[in-house]
Amino acid sequence: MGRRKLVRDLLREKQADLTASERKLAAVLQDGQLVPGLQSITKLAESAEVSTPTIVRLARKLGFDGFNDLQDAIRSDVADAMKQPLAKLDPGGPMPGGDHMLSRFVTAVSDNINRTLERLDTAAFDRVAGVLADPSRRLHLLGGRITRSNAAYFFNHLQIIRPGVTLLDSAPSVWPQALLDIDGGAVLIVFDIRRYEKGLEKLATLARGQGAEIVLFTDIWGSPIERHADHTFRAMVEVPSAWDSTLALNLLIEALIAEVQARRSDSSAQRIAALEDMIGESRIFRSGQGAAD
Amino acid sequence: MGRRKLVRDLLREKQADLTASERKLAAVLQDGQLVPGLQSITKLAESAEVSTPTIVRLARKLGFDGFNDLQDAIRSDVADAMKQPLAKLDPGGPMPGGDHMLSRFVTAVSDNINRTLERLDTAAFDRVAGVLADPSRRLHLLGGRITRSNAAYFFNHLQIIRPGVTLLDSAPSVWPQALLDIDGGAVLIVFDIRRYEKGLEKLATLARGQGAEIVLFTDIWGSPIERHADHTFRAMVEVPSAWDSTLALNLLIEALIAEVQARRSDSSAQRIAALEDMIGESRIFRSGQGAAD
DNA sequence: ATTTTTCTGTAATCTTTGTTTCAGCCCGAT
DNA sequence: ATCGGGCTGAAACAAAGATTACAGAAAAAT
Repeated sequence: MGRRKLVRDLLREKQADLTASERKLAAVLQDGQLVPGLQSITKLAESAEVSTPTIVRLARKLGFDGFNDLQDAIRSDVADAMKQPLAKLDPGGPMPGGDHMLSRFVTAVSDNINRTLERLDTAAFDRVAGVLADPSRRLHLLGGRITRSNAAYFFNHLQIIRPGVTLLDSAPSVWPQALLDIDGGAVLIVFDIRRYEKGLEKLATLARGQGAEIVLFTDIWGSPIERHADHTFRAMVEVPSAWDSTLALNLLIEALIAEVQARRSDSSAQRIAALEDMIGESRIFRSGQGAAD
Repeated sequence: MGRRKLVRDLLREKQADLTASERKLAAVLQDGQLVPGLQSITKLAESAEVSTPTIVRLARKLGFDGFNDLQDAIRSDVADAMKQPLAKLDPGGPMPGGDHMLSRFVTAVSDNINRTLERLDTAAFDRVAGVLADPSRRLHLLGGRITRSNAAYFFNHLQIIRPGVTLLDSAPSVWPQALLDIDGGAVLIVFDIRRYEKGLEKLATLARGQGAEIVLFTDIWGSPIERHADHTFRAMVEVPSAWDSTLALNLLIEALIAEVQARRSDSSAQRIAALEDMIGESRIFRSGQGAAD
């Protein structure tokens, strides 16, 4: 389908054919990057100090049906100009067959990531990173049925970077004990995407009641925990699948890990060195059970 | 003169207070950089699949007089945004756009995914999906220190989709027992990225010796297990961080889940229904332990 | 100076819009 | 099972919108 000409270009091309007041109008449109054309015809007429019929006539001269038609075109042009993807994942698809699962998946994921980031408040991100990097705050991570592995991933890294990190067991029966440790200085990091789990909300509420700070990772539909959360990260999760995708969520997690690591690089370097040592040591332990060498 | 808050920021701030359909609307606005909000209220309502009163209610919640007032604000915001073609990352952010952690991270991740897919053999992907979708094959998942949560994520889904899926414990001491179950028809799915772990290779070798098929997820440098693997997926993992990123790996996992699910949708539907039932039932179990409701 | 042509805005019209009211609905609590 | 509270959209309405027809004004041609 041959793409319609840009309104901007139309204005330039037809400029010669325009009458005085039409030109006045065109100038106003061009000055404002067409945006003034998104007002009502009345307001636009006032801005340009012309009458409304003049506007209709210009629209017709440009080849449109009427003002509404012109405005639709302008809106479409503006929308195109506004969207400049932060990072363009290749949606053309890496493989020729556009309908392969992978291809569709990547398109969806690329979309999810872009949209998630558009919605993200970098200031909030930094604030949370600050909290997570503070070794005086105890961190407790909690995930739902599916998101538990995301929590675990986060936990794996945080635990190496800093002290005082706990992964709450998936069995709700042990949560009450865990609550004992959650007090004023504590931070509860919860993952809750649909289908939202009652138990998570309950625990978050209780933790909140004890003065804990709540960091929530959820989807855009909004977990009920949002109400109690001090910080909320919302990720897009929809993909062409029966399941939701936690990739955008994982991106946030990894970025947070990187940021927290960066903020504590000096102190965590020692921890990591110590860990490497212990891993080395553990070869000795392991040698008894199969991995001989 | 104190500048009015940006509509975009208002949407983010108030998100927690919004109802379901208001959120749907907010999502449409955010996705389109607010531009959809420049249509008439009727058209906008159709785009977002909500009613016009919902739009008015959202406008009021954001602190505007009504839709027209909101639209004026949007038009003004859009006009501002059009003037600066390249201010993409949040101006509220503390640092100039390009060097925020998120920005650099996303660039790297986008790169990783693209390059991972370039290297990927779709035919191999389909072959593996076929194997994983075959209920007669027993599946055993195994991850390393970091990748264990990726294995767990994969496991969570596979287990729901089909029978005969096992997640091998992280403790090497119990692996010998697990090996008893791994025989000719079995499939071992191993995750091994740097730093490659000796134990994983050992287990893979042994499993292979017993006739198991090995599916390996690794990075492009190549785990030593590649030698023994029947299928290898190589993902790019480098990001501006002290840690590697498993996002590209996760993408493959999720795509595989989707594909396997699609191939077994008929039979897995029953499983999922049964699961939903059991989740419903479990409310009864749960009611006794603190989550009194 | 008169006529013709072209341009422009006023006023009347018909359409669409934005707002309000209200009843049904779903969901959670009792 | 029943009740209440909040959410949602259908319908009715007043307000504003866009369009048309027409007449006065300005410029060009004779």
